[in-house]
Amino acid sequence: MTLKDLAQLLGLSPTTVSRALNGFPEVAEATRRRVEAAAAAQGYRPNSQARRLATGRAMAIGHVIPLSTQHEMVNPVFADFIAGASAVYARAGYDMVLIAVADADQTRAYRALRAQGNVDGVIVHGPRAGDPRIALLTDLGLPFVVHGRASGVDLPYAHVDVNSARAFERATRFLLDLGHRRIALVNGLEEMDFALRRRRGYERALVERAIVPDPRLLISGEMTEAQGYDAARRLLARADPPSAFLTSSLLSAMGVRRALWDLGLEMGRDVSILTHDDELGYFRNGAEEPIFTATRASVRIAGRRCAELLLAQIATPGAPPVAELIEAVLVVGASTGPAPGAPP
Amino acid sequence: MTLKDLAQLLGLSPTTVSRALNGFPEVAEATRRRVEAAAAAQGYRPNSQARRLATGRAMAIGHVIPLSTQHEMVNPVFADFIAGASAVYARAGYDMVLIAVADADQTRAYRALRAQGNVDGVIVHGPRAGDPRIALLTDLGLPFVVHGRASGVDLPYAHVDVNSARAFERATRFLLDLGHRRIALVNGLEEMDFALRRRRGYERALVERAIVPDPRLLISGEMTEAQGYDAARRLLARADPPSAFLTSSLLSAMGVRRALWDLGLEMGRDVSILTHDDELGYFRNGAEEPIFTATRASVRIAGRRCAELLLAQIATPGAPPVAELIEAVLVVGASTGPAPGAPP
DNA sequence: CTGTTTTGTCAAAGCGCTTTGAAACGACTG
DNA sequence: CAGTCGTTTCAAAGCGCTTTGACAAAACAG
Repeated sequence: MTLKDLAQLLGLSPTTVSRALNGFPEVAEATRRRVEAAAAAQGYRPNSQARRLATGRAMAIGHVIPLSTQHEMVNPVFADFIAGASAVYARAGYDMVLIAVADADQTRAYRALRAQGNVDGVIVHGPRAGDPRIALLTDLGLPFVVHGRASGVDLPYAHVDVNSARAFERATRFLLDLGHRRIALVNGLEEMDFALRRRRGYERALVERAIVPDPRLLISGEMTEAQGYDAARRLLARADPPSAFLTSSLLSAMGVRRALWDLGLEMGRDVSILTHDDELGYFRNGAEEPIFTATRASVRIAGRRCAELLLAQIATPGAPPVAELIEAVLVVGASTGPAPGAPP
Repeated sequence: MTLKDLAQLLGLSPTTVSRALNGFPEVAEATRRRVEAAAAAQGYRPNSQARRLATGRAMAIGHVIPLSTQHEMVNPVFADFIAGASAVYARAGYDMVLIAVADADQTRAYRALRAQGNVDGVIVHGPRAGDPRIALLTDLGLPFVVHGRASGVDLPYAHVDVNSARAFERATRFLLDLGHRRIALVNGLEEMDFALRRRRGYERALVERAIVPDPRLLISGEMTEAQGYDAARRLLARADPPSAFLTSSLLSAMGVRRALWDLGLEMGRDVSILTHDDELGYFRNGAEEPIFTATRASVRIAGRRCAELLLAQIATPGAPPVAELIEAVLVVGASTGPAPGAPP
């Protein structure tokens, strides 16, 4: 069933049918109703390829997910981000196209996307410091929104990010206030911009209290349960072990917790844990009451906002890029307590 | 830069340029080289919408991910599945389109996909017993591959699944051989077909040894850390607690492990845990040596096979549907041991 | 009742590509 | 050297839609 068929069936021209279905004003109300009824009855759906070619709009948003060859892993927050974004796209009639690209091919991939015109815009995932993709996309004139930020990029660009530095600064202060002086940071890969920011926030809070950050308390790596476990085992075996751990993900926090158990230490009493929590749907930090004290910010909401910003940008090409910073909430759970031996 | 532009530039007709670039034989080798060089120099990329309209092929695969409104969560295995599938699509020049659809709209969504023609085929995720989508898609004539199976569907349909029943049967036998008699099953939501199959395998192994499955040892729910924890706390508080837990996911297993710690029980000695492991990239079961004894089958590989089967099906429309069963491997870790008090 | 506007409809062009059918050109055959 | 054939190229049609510009028909004004 094509537009032409439907038009013929109704004794109308394709023009009128098209206009009727697309809500143009210059079509008689009676005709519109007749057309709509026939379309529904016939189960008519405009062919999207044809429509796209005719309008010049792809009605699709690309998500380019970087696949590092070394650690070829799809970020686990991705699923939740997607869930947030897809609802927005669905409502606006956009498709969501996933494009997994090896790190080395990024530039080529974006150029191809632009030239082939199969997306109207892209979401940039996993930005790094000075990420070249921002300049590239700006140059290509392909609308984009970055999930996160890229330090050292001067150009203005649209992005949605959690205020990581602030969150980790507050988290560190919270631990300092509890009397902790040796606080370990179990961070993500510091190639990633968010990890850098988190570190900066952590260091800022320490310096503010005249504590020199100890590089031996800094761990950086893939945020897994094993990472947290290994880090904690290693650091707690030292002569001057940390009394608190600040971790970048719930998984890492769980790893630290396991290490504490192995060592017969009690979480929240002997050693404190404070983690960042992305509020992943399948991985909650306790139901009512949080298990871990955490800085909390929903990745799903970030996904939604990214999508909304991108669609707005596509709708209004001239507008200046919008940036949005999400403040994390510090929720107190059972994993933190006063540093052992600290004055009350 | 359009095909016409490029043709004009070369003093050739669009026809010839098109054929040269698409590898048709009736073009002189010298001309082809000339065209290819010019295309590369100009950075020419055929507009995908136009190509799609002309060829009638969408060059895209749809992944419809069901979003239950109650527990609106994207399955965490999804990210890994995608990673496996996307590599296949990329190599074949296909796009991957994600379509998140509320449960209620499934039928409408598939019909729309078909009528709009924006995908050449779909992967069906999260099949349930007697899943109506299989009949619907067969009826629509839209090529599809199911990730998993749907009990009670008679039609032949292409699918890739782990032999869950067999895996859980073997896992249960393994525990029985260690002397365990009360074995709890912490399963996924039993609306899902794979959960049903796992249960069947578990029950089969018990019955085989003349043990009547105790319904009080059956837990079914969202596979989270909290689920495992809650289930274990509840069951271990009983007068007749289980001596072993069989869980459907590493997350649940971790929850059970936490409960053991809370109760001062040692994993692998006082209580055993055996879990299924999807080998998610960001969530490994130990680096060299597995932490948990597990039935292991990679979701990523399932994703890859699904994609390959679907592309093959699209390439050869007449062919009968292919099914593929992946056998899980039973890897022995530190989480299992002889049942306490059992004869050696 | 004529002239002007508004309203509703349509034919035709165009989006950028593929593909069909025909034509031009040498090369080969008898 | 005419006739045939294989090779290479092209003009034109078509994919299914949107959109421009024109045109009747109806509504209004003078």
